Amino acid sequence: MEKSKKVTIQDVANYANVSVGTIDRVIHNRGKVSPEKKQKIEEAIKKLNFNPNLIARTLALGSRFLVCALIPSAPHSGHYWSIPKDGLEKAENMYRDFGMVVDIFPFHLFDENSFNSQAQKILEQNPDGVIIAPLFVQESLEFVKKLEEKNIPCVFIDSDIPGQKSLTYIGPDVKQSAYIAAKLLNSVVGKENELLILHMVKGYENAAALKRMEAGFIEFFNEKKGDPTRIHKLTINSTNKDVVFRELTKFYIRNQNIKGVFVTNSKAFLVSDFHLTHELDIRVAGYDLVQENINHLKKGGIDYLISQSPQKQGLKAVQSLFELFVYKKEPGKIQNVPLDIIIRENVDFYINFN
Amino acid sequence: MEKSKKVTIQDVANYANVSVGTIDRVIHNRGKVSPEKKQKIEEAIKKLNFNPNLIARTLALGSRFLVCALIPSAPHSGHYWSIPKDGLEKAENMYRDFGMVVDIFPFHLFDENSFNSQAQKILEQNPDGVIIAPLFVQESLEFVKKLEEKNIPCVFIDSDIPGQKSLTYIGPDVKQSAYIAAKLLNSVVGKENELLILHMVKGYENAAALKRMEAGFIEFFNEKKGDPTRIHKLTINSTNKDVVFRELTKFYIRNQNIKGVFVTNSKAFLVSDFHLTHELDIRVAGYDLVQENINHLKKGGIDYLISQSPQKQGLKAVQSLFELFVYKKEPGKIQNVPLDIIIRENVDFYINFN
DNA sequence: AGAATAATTGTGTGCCCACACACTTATGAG
DNA sequence: CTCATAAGTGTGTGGGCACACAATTATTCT
Repeated sequence: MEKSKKVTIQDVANYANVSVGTIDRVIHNRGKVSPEKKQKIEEAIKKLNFNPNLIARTLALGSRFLVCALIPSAPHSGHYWSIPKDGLEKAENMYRDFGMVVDIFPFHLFDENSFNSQAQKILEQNPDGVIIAPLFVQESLEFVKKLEEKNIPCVFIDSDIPGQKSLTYIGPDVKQSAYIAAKLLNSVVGKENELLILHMVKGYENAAALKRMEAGFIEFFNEKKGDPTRIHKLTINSTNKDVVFRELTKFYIRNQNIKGVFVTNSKAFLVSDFHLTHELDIRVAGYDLVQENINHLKKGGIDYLISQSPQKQGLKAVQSLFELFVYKKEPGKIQNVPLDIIIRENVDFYINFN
Repeated sequence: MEKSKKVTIQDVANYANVSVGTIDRVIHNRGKVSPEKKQKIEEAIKKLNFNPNLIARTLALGSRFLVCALIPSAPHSGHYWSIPKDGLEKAENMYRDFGMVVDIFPFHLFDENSFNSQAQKILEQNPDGVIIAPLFVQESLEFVKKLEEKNIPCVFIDSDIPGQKSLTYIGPDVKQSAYIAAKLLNSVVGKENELLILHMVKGYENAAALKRMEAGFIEFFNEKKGDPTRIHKLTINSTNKDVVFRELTKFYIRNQNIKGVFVTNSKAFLVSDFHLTHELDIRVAGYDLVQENINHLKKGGIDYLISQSPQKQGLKAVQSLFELFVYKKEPGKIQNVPLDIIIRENVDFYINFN
C-alpha cells in the first residue's frame, strides 16, 4: 500500500525472523531452507509486497550481457539501415549500466559472403544473444542452426523466416503493409486505373517477402468493389539510378496509362525523381523514412510512405533479449510493429519526436 | 575504446593518483580541490571516458522523486484518459528502481472544482515535479503559478497553453492534426462536397484548441485547388448519446448533402453509430483509439482516426522529468508527438505492439 | 618557531542485493 | 554415545558511488 516506502530484503528478514541469506535462498530457490521457514518467508514477501531492487541486484551480480547484431551496413547516414542501428544503440545506452553490450556486425546488403563471415565472427564472440536481419534465407538458417546448438537465443528483425526457431520476430506484417499501400494508392488515383508494382532487387534476397507483398497488394483490389484495376508488375535488378531510369522509360513507353506506383523497397524516391524529371503525374507509395524519400514526400512526388518503425525494431530487439536475460521473460513469437502511414503533413513529427 | 570494460571512479582515482573522494568532489564540483589535481582529474575522466554508473549512484543516493500527475479520470477502462495513464504507469515501472514515484490525482473531466481541489492536494504533497493536462485554462494558470513559486517543474500534456512557463509541452500540434483530418476526409469523399466540423463539449474546456482545429481544417480546403468545399460547423453541448442523436437529426434534416464529418474529440463513434442506425453513407474522421472508435473503425463507420500517441505522452512526460532530475537535462519547450493515421488495416498493430 | 587555522585529501560507511563461506543444529552410522 | 555428515541458517564481502568525517598538509598569525 505505502507506495513511497521501499521494502528491502532486510525488511522481509525482520518480518519473518530469519536472516537475509535465507530470504535470498527462497527467492532464487536455491534450496536448503526448511519448509516452515520457506512458507513463512513466502508469506512475508507477499504481505510486504517485496520486489528485489533491480538496481542493487544488477550491481551485486555484476553481470555482462553481450548481444551481437548481424544487420546490413548503412553506406551513408540517412540510409535505411542506420535507423534500426540507432534503435540498437539507443537500447544499449538505456541498458548499459545494467551490463548490456551491443556489438554490431554489419554485412554488405547484397553480399552473402560478408554475411557469412560476419556470422562466423559473431559465433567466435560467444554472445549471450543475437539479433539478425535474415535477408539471406539459406545463410540465415544455417547461422541460426549453429546458434541453436550453442543455445544462444536469436531475434529476427525486419523480415521473418516463417517456421524458424527464433526467440521472436520483430518487424512488419509485410503482406498487410502492401494491402495498406494498395488502399492508400487507390485513394489518390482516379476511377479506372492501371497501377504498377515495382520491385528493385539486386540479388536473391527476400524473394518470398516480395511475393507476399504482391499478394497483399492484389488482395485489396480483389476485395474492392467498383471499377476493376489493372495491376502491372515490373522488376528491376538494380537500384542504380541510370538503370532504373532506363527501365522505367522502357516500361512507361509501353504502358501509358499507369496512374500509380507501389515501390516495394525504400527507393521510392528514384521513381518520384523519374516522374518529376519527365513531368509525369503518377502517384507513388513506398516504404521507409529515408532522407531522399522524405524530400520527395515534401516535394509531392511521393504521396504515401509506410514506415515500419525501424528504430523500434532495433530497440525492441534488445529489450526482448534483456528481459529474457534478466526476468527470464519470453516474448511472443511474433511482434508486429506499427505500420505508420506517413504523409507530408505528419512526417515531421515522426522525425523530430524522440 | 574497450567497450566491454567499465571504468569506475576507482580507475580514475588510480590514473590521477588521488583518492575517490577527490574525484567525487570534482564530479559534483563541490570545491575544495587544488587546481592542479582538478585539472589532472578532469583530464583523466576524459581520457578514460568515465561515466558514473547510474545504478550505483542511485543506490548510494537513495533518492526519491515524487511526481504528481493532474489528469482527468477515466470513467471506464477503454476511456481515452486511461491511455496516458498507462504511459505514466509504464514510465513509473521503468524508473521505479531509480526512486521514481508517480502519483496520479484524477479530476472529473468537466468539473473545475475537482480540478482545483486535486491541484490543492498536489501542492500539499510537495512533489519534485508535476504533470498536468491543462484542460481548464484559467485554473491551470493559477496552479502553475503556485508551482512556480515553489520552484516545482511542470510538464503539460495533451493540450498546450501557449506562452506558459512550463518545462515542456508534450502533445499534438492540434491545428496540424485537423489539417490532416481534412486531407484524409477529402480523400474519401467525392468531388463537390459538404463537410461538417462537429464539436461535442460539455463545459468551457479547451475552447482555444477547438478554434485552432477549425482553422487547420479550413486551411486545407482553402489551399486545395479544384472544386470548393462547403464546411459546416455544429457544436453540441453534450456527449450523451440521446442528445447527440437528437441534435444530429435536427442538423441532417436541414443539411442533406453532408458527405463527411470531422469529429473534434474522441466521440466519433457516436456519430458513426448514428449513421449506421439511420443508414447514412457519410464518412467520418475523428480522434483517438478508444475502444468504441476501434469497433466502429472496423465496422467501417469510421474511416480515419488520428491518434496522438497518448501513451507516449504519459511516458515521455515522466521521462522528461526524470532526465531533468538525474541528468539536469532540460527538454525542448515543445515536443509534438507523432500523429498516427489509423485505418482499419493498421489499427491492430497499434493496439498490440507494446 | 609554535600554535591555530584553513585548505586539501583520504577513509569508511551505507545504499540493497547475491553469493561464498562459516557456523549451528539435526540426523544417521558405527 | 561419539563422530561424521547433512541440512539449515547467519555473516561478511563486494559491487560503484555519495557523503560525512577523519586525517593530512599548507598557510597565517603571534
